[in-house]
This record gives sequence, C-alpha cells and structure tokens, in this order.
Amino acid sequence: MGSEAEPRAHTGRRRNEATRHAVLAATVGLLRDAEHGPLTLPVIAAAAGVGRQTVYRWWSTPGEVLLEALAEQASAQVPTPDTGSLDADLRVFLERTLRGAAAPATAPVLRGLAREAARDEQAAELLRTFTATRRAALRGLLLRHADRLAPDVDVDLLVDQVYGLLWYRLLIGHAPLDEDTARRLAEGLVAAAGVAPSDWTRSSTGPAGGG
Amino acid sequence: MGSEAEPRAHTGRRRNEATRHAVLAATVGLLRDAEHGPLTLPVIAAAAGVGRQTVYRWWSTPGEVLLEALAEQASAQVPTPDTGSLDADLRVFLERTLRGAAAPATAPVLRGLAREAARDEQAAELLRTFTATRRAALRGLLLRHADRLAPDVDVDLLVDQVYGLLWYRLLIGHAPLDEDTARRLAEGLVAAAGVAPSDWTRSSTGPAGGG
Amino acid sequence: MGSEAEPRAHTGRRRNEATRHAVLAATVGLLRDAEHGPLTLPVIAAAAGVGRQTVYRWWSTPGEVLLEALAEQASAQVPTPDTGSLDADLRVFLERTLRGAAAPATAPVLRGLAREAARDEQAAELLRTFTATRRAALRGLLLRHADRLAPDVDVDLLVDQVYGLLWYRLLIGHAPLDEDTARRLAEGLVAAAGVAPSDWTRSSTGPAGGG
Amino acid sequence: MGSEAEPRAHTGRRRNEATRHAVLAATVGLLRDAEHGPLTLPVIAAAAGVGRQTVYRWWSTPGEVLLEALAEQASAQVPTPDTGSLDADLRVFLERTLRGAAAPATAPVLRGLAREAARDEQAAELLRTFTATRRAALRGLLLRHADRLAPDVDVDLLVDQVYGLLWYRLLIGHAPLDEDTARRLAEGLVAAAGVAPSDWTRSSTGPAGGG
DNA sequence: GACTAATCGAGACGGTACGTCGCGTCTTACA
DNA sequence: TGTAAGACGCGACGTACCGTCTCGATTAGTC
Repeated sequence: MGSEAEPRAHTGRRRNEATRHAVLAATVGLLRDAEHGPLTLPVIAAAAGVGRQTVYRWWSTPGEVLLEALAEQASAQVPTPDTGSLDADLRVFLERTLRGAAAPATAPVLRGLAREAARDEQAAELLRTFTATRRAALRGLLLRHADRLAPDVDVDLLVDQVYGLLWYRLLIGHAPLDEDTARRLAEGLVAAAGVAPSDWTRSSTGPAGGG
Repeated sequence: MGSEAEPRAHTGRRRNEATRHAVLAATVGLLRDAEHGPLTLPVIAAAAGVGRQTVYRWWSTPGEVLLEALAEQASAQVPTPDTGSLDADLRVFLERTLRGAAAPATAPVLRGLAREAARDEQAAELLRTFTATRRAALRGLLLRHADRLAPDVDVDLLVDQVYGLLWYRLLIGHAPLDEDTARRLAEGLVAAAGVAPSDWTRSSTGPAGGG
Repeated sequence: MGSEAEPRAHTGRRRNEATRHAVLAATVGLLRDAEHGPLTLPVIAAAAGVGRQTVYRWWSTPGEVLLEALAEQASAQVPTPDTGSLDADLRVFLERTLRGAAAPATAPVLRGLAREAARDEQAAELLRTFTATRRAALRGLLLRHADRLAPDVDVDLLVDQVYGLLWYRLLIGHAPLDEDTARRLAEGLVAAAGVAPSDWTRSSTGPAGGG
Repeated sequence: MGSEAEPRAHTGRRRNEATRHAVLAATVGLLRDAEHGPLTLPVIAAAAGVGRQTVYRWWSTPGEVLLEALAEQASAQVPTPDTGSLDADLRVFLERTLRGAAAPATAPVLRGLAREAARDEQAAELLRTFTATRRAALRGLLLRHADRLAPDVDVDLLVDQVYGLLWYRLLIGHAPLDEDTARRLAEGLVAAAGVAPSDWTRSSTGPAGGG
C-alpha cells in the first residue's frame, strides 16, 4: 500500500479507532514494499495519512507498531493436521506452510519482517518469537508420532531443516516454495527420521498401501 | 573493531595501500558489530580513521567496499573433500561448513552481511552470489556420488536444507551449529536421498546397524 | 499569576461568569510575566484552568481577550487635576501618571502590553488607542492653560516628551519613574513652553522662589 | 529583504565568508519586515539561502546573529558636533539623530530590533547596550557645556526626554521625527536646562533675543 | 419531575515549525 | 597527486505547540 487514505472523522476525547487501524494497515503495507527504506514512524504516519504526533502518542518505536500490526493480522494461522499418519500429517502441514509463506499476500510481509529484524532489535525479537511459535507447532506434530521416529532422532534438527529451507528460499529467492517441494521435503524427512514403518501402519496411508 | 586506528603516514602521489587496508579492515570490523547501524561510507571512514573523501574517491557505495573487503578475506574457503564415500564426504563437508560458519571470527561477519543485504541491494546481490557459490560446491559434491542417490532425488532441495538450516540458526540463534548437528544432518540427508547403501557402508553409521 | 486555579462549578446552560473572570485574570497575570512567551489562547486557558474550547468559544484571538481584560481593569485612570495653575496641574498630573505607571501592579502589565504589541497587530492597535487617550488627556490639560504657553509652542512635542520618557524608562529600565522625576519634568516643560509667568505664580514653585 | 540569494561556492575547510555575510544580511533584511514573525534561525537560514545546520554551527540563538549583524553595520554612527555653542551642538545632534532614526533604511531596523527585544532576552540586552551608548553620547555633549546648564539640572532626564520621544514616535508612529521637531526639541531642552544665558549668547539663537 | 439545550473540562487529532543528526559534495592545507 | 579535515546544502527525525473537533458530565430552563 503506502498511499494516503481519505480523512477520518474525529472521535472526541476517545482514541480514534479508525486512525489506529489506518496506522496498522499502512505499516503492513509498507512492510510489503521493499522500495521504502527503513520503517520509521514518520513514514508510517505519512502512509496512513495521520499526523506524526498521533503515531508518536501511541507507539514509541516502529517495532511496537509492527508487533501490534502483525498481531492484528492474527498472522499465518496454519492449523496442525491430525490424520493419524505421520506421512500425511507432515505432508499436509508442509504444503500448507510453504503455500502460506509463498502466497503473494504473505511473502512480502515476511520478507519485510526479516528486513526490519536486520535493523531493529525489537523487530528481531518479534521475529524470534514468531519463528519459535512456528517451530513449536511442527515439533508438536512430529512428537505426536514419536513412535514412528527413531529413538535418538534430533527433532529440532528436522524442524530447522524445514523452516531453514523456507526462509532461505524466501529471502534468497533462487528456488520456489511449491507443492512439489513440500511433498519431497516431507518424504525426505520421514526417510531421515523414521524407523522402518510397520507394514500395516504404512498401508493405512502410504502410497504403496495394499489394495 | 569499529574503533579508530593510529594515524598513517602519507605516501605522496601514490595511493596509500595502508589506508586501503584500513578501510577494508574497518568495514569488516563494522560488519561484526550489530550495534552499528547501517554501513555507510562516513561511518567506515571514521572507523578507519580516514578522511571521508578518501573513501569516496575509491569506492562509490558501501556495497563496493563490502565486496572488496570480503574478497580480500577470501572468506570461508571450504575445500570439498573427496574420499570416495558419499557419507564421509558429506559429513566432512558439513562439519567444515558449519564449523566455519559458526566460528567466532566468521559468524558475526555473515550476520552482518545478511543485515546489510536487507538494506542495500548491492549487498543483497553480493550475498546471492556468495550463497550460489556455496550451493554449487555442495551440489557438485552430491553429484559426484550420483550413483548413490535415488534417481529422482531433488538435489537442490537437499542443498537448500543444508544452507537453510545454516542461515536459519545463524540468524535466529536459537540452536547451535556444532559437530553433532553436522553429523546428524549428513546422516539424515543420506537417508533421505540415498538408494539402499552397500551393507558395509551403512553399517558404519546407519541407525539400523548393530543387530 | 500564571498558576492554575481551583475548579469552578458548572452553571449549566448559562455562561459561567466565574470562568470568564478566571480567563481575564489569568490573561493579565500572564501579561505580567515576562517569562511566559507569546500570549496564546491555549496558554491562557491552561493558566486559567479552563478548557481550551471554552476560551475559543468566547474569544477568537489573544488580542480580544487582552482588550476585554484591560477594559475590565479600567486601567490607569489618571484624573486630570484642575487647580488653575499650569505648574501645579502639570506637576500633579505627572506625579500621578508616573507613579501609576511605575506601580508594581501596573508596570509589568504595561510592559507586557508593549511586548504583545510587538507581536500581535491587534495588541498594537490596542496600545495605540490607549496611548492616544493618554496623550489627549495631557494635551487637554496643557491647552486649558494656553494663555501660559508661548503662542507657537508645539504641544504635541511636549506631550510626547512626557510619554516618551515614561515608556522609554519603563521598557529599558535604566532609570526610575519617581516623584522627583515628575517634578523636574514638569518644571522643565513649563520652562520650555511657558511665557514668562506672573511673578507670584512662579514664586510658588520656581527655582528662583524662596523668599 | 527576505528573498533567496544565488548559490555560493564552497570554500573548503575554511569558513565561507560569503555565507556568513548572506546570513547577516538576511537577518537585517528580516528585521525590516514586520510581516515575518519571530526571528528564528531556520527562517534566517531560508532567507539567506543557506543550510540550517550552517547557521546553527556558527550561532546558537537569533540574538547572537542579531548582535553580529548589527555590529557589522557599524550602525547609527552619529558624530557628536562641537561648535562651542550648546544651542548649536544640541540642535545639530538632534537633527542628525532624528534624521538617522527616521531614515527609510534605518527606522524599520530599529523597529525590528525593538520587536525582537520584546521577545528575546538576548535581543533586549542588545537593545539596552545600544541605547546606553546613544545616551552616553548625548550626555557627553551636554556635559561639555556644563557651564551653560543650571547646577542642579538632571542631565539624564534631558537625555531620556530626547530618546524617549524618538522611540515613542518611532514605535507608535503617530507623529513625525522631522527637522522641525529636532529644532524645537533642542530649544525646549535649552530653555528647560540652561541658566539664563548671557545676552550676547542668547541673542544668537533665542526667539526673544533683543536685537 | 423528566426532557431538552447549552456550557464546560478534557484530550485526541492534523498540521507546522523547530533544532538535531547524518549523508554526500566540495574545497583547502599539507605531505 | 593523494590524504585529512571540515564547511556546506539537503533531508529525515522526534518534539512542541496551535486551533479544531468530539465526547461525557453538569446544570438551567421548559412542558
């Protein structure tokens, strides 16, 4: 976004909710644009069509605005699938995750968040919290199928391979994050981490399941 | 670094090589410090104890200084091992790669490079080139053992899992890049990508070893 | 003054007279303080402990408030004496005028008025009107004794010498406006403007009196 | 003035004298215009066509610029006449003084100085110093003719009547400061302050001189 | 005695000006 | 000729203040 909005009506001595939303929306909009340089409060104010003092009144730093803006979006809610099969759960989760991250509405925001994290400690903390939440989700999924994993497998390593790949491709941009990638990645992780599956277990979801 | 250096003697009408090195060293030093904000030429000049005009005369942008500074370091030269065994080659390569990246002298520079890449397009291009070179090295290693890989394996996916993990942990900092990580990662990749290995090979490291 | 006042009770849909007086009193109080910067409506409102909108509702500019505030004071009413003697009338008038201007309650207000007149055209107009009134009073006094004045005397010059001295000393502050000044000034003016006085008149106050 | 000037060439690491003069000239120019509000450094910088930082580098406050700007003008050098005659000296001095103050090039600057003095303590101090110098000049002139003055005459009172009249008319603007005013004022002061002159002295200028 | 009407204190809001900070250009003085 | 030094114009940042606007509380008049 980054363009100005129409004027808003005052709300008297109460805080103007419309203004608040305009600021948060403009912030996410600016995060999308790589063109705009550092995310500063005056730039946010201008993009939101809001007085500078209004932004400074409610937020101290760009990081605070960012935190609230992204929280407002209830961003990237990837539900954890639960089909009973590790293979299927993982494949679905990765498909959803990669598709969500690569979506045109999301990818620029994630890139913008990383860009800000490289510049602003508050944004970096925000990014750390955000990624920790995502890692926990995937770790939970894997641990639900602990019986299918080798006993000494390093779950965190598996998790970081997934999100490492995701951010690496997202930021470098040399390769896609498509459905095929998700499928192959899921298979590879299962092959790397899993004990040889029992036939009957495998047969329930596996491609080679007995007919 | 980031601190001032002692004065250097003029060299008259010849370009002062000591000054050049001071600038490049100060640049790498600044890259290490997350404290310092954006890497700009005046900051570099001040850190090198050098006149601003001297820096502007020889380099146009911070990206150019960065390029020359990192090239000067011949940084992160990880030789590709060649033992004849995929498992061994991969394990050694990953151990060297992760150890090199996590080394106290290197990690802050890589983080600094990523930080600058988030801000400066030239630095981003530099980072893209650098990572492409590294990916090519690992891809070459894997392709040397193409007979050990499943015919339809996605080599790029394997490569990106490695460097994705590396950068992800390097930048988020939530988990280490130690030797154990390298070993487990190597095993996982082989398990994911490899055809069934010869027994004697597998038995040396494989989870199913030892009856 | 310039400090806040205690809260006042509402008077419903009638204009609150107490508020009006608080505003006017605060205005005069602020005029006294050279510390306070320009006299603006928000500053007046704050000093009066009154909502800004209340001030803006009843007055448009600081000049309007000032006009009403000074009119309220019916300030500096110097009655014109009439003893029949030019010397006595003039001496008494000047004593009263200088004493009034130099009084601790008045001098800071006059200085403040001059200060505002240097900034606000409305205040300047107010000051011009005020000074014109004062000049007219003194001119009237002198013209009542036209027979004692030389026929070609410039009455306006005499008047401006008086008020010029007054404002000059008031604003620069390098010399007092005391009773002795008034007496000597009166004598000087009579000497400068008067025809030779009747002996008995002169002998009453003149330097050559004493007998 | 108040308009922008053409760009100036840099002078390297030496202070740019052309810039300095541009700032001082613009300051006096702004002082002339009553339109321009308070004399602030950014306004001066804009009027001089100079970067703000350049003004802030060399002067801390508008008062400092003002001091230097007026000193640069070597302003209002009224040479003290010395003809041997009180009447003549005084008349000439007052004519020069009033003519100088009322001159189109000077009057607006004096008014501007008074305007700033009403707002800025540094400018007020400058005005006090300036007026003190002028008073001393006139007092010196009068004291040179102490034998012509009554022994108990208040010289300061005479001086302040002169400058009081000058500033009063200059600022209120209700009456002119012309040659006739100067002549009449001089006569009045001599009449007020002088002992009865010897006949031959009086006859030279006095209106009632026998002859 | 409820309802309307208008005042009052409070503070959010958009806009503007101020003083600071940093970048990149330019010119000098010196080696 | 190259280097250190620093003045300079420009623009962004964060703060302060002005005048407008709306809100909720309070009280005076009206039916």
